Amino acid sequence: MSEVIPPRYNFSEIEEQIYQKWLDQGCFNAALSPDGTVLDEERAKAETYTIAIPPPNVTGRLHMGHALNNTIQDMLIRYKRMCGYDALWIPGTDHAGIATQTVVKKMLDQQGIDYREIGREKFVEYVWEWKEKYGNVILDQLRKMGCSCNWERTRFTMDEGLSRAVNRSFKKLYDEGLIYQGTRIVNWCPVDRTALSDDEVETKEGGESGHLWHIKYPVVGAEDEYLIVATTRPETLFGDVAVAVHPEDERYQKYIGQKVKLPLTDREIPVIADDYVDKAFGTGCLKITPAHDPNDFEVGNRHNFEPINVMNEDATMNDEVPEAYRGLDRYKCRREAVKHLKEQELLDKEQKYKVPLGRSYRSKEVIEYRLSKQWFVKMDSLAKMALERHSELNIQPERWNKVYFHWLNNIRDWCISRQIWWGHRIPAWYHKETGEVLVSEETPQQVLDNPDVWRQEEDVLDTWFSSALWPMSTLGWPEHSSDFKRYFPTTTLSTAKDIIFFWVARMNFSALKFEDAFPYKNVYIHPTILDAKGETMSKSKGNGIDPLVVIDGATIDDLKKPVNEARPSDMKKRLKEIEKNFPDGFEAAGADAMRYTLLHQCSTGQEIRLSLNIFYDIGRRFMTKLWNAARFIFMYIDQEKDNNSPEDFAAHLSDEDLWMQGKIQLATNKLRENLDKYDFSHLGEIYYQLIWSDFCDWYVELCKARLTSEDDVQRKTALHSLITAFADILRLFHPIAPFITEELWNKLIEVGDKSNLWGSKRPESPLLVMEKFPESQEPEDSLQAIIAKFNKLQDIVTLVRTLRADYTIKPAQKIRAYILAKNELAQSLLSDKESHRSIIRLANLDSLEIIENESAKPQKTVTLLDSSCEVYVDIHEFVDVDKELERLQKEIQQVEKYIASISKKLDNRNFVERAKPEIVAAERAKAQENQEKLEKLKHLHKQFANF
RNA sequence: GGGCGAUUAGCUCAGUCGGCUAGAGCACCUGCCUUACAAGCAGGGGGUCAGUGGUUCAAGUCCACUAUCGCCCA
Repeated sequence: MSEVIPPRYNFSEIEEQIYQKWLDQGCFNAALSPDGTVLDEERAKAETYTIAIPPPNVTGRLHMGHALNNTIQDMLIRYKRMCGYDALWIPGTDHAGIATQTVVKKMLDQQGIDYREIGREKFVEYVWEWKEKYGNVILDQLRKMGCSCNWERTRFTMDEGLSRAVNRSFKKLYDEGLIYQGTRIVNWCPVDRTALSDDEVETKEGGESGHLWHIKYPVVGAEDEYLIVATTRPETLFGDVAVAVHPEDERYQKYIGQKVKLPLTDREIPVIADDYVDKAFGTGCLKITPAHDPNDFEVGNRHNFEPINVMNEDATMNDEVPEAYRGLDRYKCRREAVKHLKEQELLDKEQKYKVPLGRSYRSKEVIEYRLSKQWFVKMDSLAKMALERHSELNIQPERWNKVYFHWLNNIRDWCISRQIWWGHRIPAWYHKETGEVLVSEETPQQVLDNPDVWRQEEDVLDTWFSSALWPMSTLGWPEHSSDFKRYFPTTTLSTAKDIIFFWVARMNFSALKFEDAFPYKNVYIHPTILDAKGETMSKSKGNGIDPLVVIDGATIDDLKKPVNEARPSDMKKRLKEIEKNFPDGFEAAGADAMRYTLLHQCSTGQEIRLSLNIFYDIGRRFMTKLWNAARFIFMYIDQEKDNNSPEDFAAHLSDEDLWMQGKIQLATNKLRENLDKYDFSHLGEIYYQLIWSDFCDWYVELCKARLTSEDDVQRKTALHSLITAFADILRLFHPIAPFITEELWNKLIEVGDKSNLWGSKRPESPLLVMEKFPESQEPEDSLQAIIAKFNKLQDIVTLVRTLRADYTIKPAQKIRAYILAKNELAQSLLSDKESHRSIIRLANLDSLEIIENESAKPQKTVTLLDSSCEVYVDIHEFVDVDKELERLQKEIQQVEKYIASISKKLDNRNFVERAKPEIVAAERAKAQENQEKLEKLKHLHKQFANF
């Protein structure tokens, strides 16, 4: 057999070459270059379709969530590009302040460099160096996935232009009073020694294991009288300024206004009344520690207490606490304090308790509440604006609107200052003596004139402050550049649900505020990727699936690595599972297989459960199938030496050719419809049905007869129809599986040209990536009729196949059949020579004789009933009378049951009167048809019984 | 405590406006190395649609309650 393409799809060799070809030919470029030069005249006149990529962390490595999200974006971009849009996908990365600072700090640690010693300027230099060296890993991984980003437009949130955008935004918001400074209790990460916004704090459902300590506060001037305070944080008692009780709590009325002695110290503090106190919690006495709890801070303010901060930035105890505790870590201090309380018999009791704890989403360290001066964005008016204009934004799936609303309606001010070095330094300057504050986009003249008396704010901005401007700043904002004018607002944002608040909401009001428009028209929220057990994938659990493993394959040791590193409690079991499931490692599946698998699993639900083997079961199998179908077609085309083809293939197309065209048309309509409404849950199925079932299982099988035909026109027409249908399939499938389709496209054009089989349907573009996506179109009536006829053909074939299987008749055993048409559809099907021949071929029959009435068939046949025909199969040498009786009896019971259910409806007067007439008519027809069928079955049963 | 969502075959999921005997893929069972593909082909079995009640001629679908699970916010 001649081989145009190898029997196995070797994607690892091919993918890189193809990607390079796309790059060389500038396929991913928008119609305009960033400087405004027109690169593509035609597209420059077309509508734009723009996506700004959710910028991954510059420290990041590709994970499955990225893989899914970028598969979706690439699919959309490629689809729209093929539809003729001026498609632009802007890539880039995010400077990820805390995360990057941590990575570089660790690297310096390993080199024995203390980042605090080298100072801010030098440290930031190191970060930049690190970024240049390692910061593009994730973008390279996107290329590996096939992402068709416009790489010349790659942006980084710390780029000069994007930094200018940040300063412009800060200045504008400050001037309008929407940014302010305030001394507040903020979430403080003792590891990274910075404030965090409320959204950056994670809490575990149900709290974490801890204790509730009941501490005795002796009442001053009263022997043996105590107020017992329940607390989860004894170490903060040094910052207590009062003990509060509920004003209506009868137990404590007499103590209000008195003083208690603060344990472990010499201080005395008052007992106050405040209705914030929950009488039912603990003892009903609450210690008030304004510097270490946001609620206590409020209480303290109401009663004019000066907060006492007892901790340093790293959550060690400061000099406000008794000497014995100074410098201790908060937990060490807690243990010491409890020990001493016990010794002094001031501990009433200690009970186990689930403590609600906040942790930094970056360091995972328990958050400390810390009183400090920070910068905030005032949110209420911005949120209101976003809510008012919400009808201009399309969020899909729709239910996420509710989540988004809920957040906007309960919004709190956003703490934007961070006490780290890597990030956009806040453009504010303080006068060292007067305390005057200057906010300016550039260093102000006063500062330049008198640098010694001014100092710039040390803090940097929350990374999300720059991300909030991303869809604008990547297009040149604050300048109204040619890019900005043409591509803003962008079209679509695809992202994960967990950053709806962090990011989506903030982008929305930024763009509304500055440009009076949402930054995109559509927001698609993709499902969350989970492991097979339904748990989120994470490094610490070692249960992640690395997209690169799926694409490139992995040895068994590679597969074990994440588990070995994470050391989960069930580590042994997990390693055994890997050994059992992947004894030889995981064979590479390629980027297309990964993309198709992800998309296939992309339901409308909120989550996708993945295991490594489904990339093989779904994606890899499908690519292999497609490859083999191509191989088959190419093989026959390649054998076609004679290149004198009919001028007009269309005149010679058979019904099956037209049927295939019809199926492609219907699939095109469905695909376009679903893609356009951002419903991706059915795409996998539509492709599977079209390519595997319709094309491979039915159409290719049918074509085989003509491919070996001596009749040149028939043979060539079949080949022509096969390659044009396959070309459409490649066009339709390209957005999901760009590499394999591009590779096959190239070969397809080559063989099609050589054998002159294209007719008027030769593809326009030598590269599939730039080819036109098939158009939506309703099939004409004549085509609908052919599809109906073909459905009937499939029914008949399946009937015979089922019988063959029931009687385990070997494929080599040819059988004769007789067929009686009962209606026009069957009549038209059988009168068609080709269809007749097709049934014989697909059902593996010796002959199929058309008869006018039942008496024309041999005596001993098995009868198969269909709504429009009767098939008599002559298998007398195999017939088992008992078995046949059983088969018929089973069918009789089924039909009887069905008739009963219909009768029940029809006997119900309400149904007949109230249901829509067409529904009633349909039920009547079904009843009639099945009644006839039943009689026939009974008749057959009787016949067999008499055998 | 407040909010969002889910529950359909062994598993993962479809099921539109309420109207065919509730579908698909995987897994399973049976037969087949049929000249593209055994990583394949053909066929088959398998479901009290979480439960209860309601609306309706008709409920997997709409409403209410209950149970279980997941996520988000405090």
